[in-house]
Amino acid sequence: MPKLWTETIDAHRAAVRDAAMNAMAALVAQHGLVAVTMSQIAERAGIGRATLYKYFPDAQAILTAWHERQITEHLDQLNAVVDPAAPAVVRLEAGLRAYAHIQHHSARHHGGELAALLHRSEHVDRARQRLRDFVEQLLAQAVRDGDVRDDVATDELATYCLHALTAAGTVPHQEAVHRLVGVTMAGLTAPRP
Amino acid sequence: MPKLWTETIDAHRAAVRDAAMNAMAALVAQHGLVAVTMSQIAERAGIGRATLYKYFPDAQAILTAWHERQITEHLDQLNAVVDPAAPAVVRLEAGLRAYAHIQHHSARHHGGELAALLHRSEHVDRARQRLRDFVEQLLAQAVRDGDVRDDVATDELATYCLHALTAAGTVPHQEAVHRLVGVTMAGLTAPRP
DNA sequence: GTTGACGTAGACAGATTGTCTCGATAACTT
DNA sequence: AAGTTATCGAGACAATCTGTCTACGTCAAC
Repeated sequence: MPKLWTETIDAHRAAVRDAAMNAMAALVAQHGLVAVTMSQIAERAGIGRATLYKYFPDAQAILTAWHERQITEHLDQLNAVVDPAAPAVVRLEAGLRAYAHIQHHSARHHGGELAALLHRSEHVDRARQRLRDFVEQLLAQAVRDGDVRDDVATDELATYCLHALTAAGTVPHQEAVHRLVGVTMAGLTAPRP
Repeated sequence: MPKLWTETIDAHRAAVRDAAMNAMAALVAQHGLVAVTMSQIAERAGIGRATLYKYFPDAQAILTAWHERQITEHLDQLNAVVDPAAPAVVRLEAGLRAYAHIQHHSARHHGGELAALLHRSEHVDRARQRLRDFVEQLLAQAVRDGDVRDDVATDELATYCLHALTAAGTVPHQEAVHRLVGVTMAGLTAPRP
């Protein structure tokens, strides 16, 4: 008797995948990355080992899937927060602020190693590229409005923002997150002559 | 017959530790974090498994030691680059530039996951705290000279700098690293009224 | 009701883990 | 040079993990 079932096969498969990824994140937060085994993940997820192998070939694949899922959720949250009718620089600030809060929450929820890995090199990561594109679009609009510097390419500015705001994971409280967003945006303003 | 020997026991122990940490870094870059075993590390390091267990209790401990060693080397490089006789803001920029170059190099040398982990949450990491203190001292001096904003605490600014400059790991060439340092320092200037 | 997919305990061979032994080797001390 | 101390590491050991497979009960889709 399988331990995880929902009403449709597709929903069931998604639930099993989520259970495996959540188990992975919990075990990594608890034991660190190099001590996690497929046996532990299956047990923590409440599924059989053979079932886990049907969904993921190995633990590294689960980590990759977890990473992409987190980034996709973050992107959804950013989209929800940005008011399309607002001026570009307001949208930019709202987006960056939301991202900083996500970083702040992630570091506490998942522990340092996973939070760091959420931010890894993205030439292997399509979800992270979408996140960067999202921020780059906000920046491009704010550049057109003259609110953001135009002497540096927007893709570089987007990378700068995303990296700078991961600092939100290590600051102790919300006020510091707000200040961090301010400092990050200060980097985006046009340089004085 | 041991495979690794140097002239003194202390030097030998250091060599064995380095060999194990280097093997760890190489295997992680090659296979990802969750697929690395103590057997592989020992083989790659050229030492026996029992010997490896004499130096490190598990793979996670090797990763932690590697991380601390890298940060210590980075701090040494930063100290070498900063001219104590120069003005504070010049020292600050030199330090930040050097750190950006280190990030740029690290990401290429070690691969994304290890580079990301070099930057993880530091409430478990003494070496990283020393790095932050170093940058914070440079900032404090520049604040006194009026070259850096004083409305945000220097420890927060230091955290911002270190995180922002990890973006250097993902930009394609040196010119972008230079611009990134400029954008990061723009965030440090006093806000316009 | 039928079909196909899913889950899973257990089996299997191979690999890894963590600890231990003990002989060979090397550094240190005298 | 000789004696002492420390290190190395292959192999052994029991336990665990890996990756694949089987067979059968269960469940969703049709």
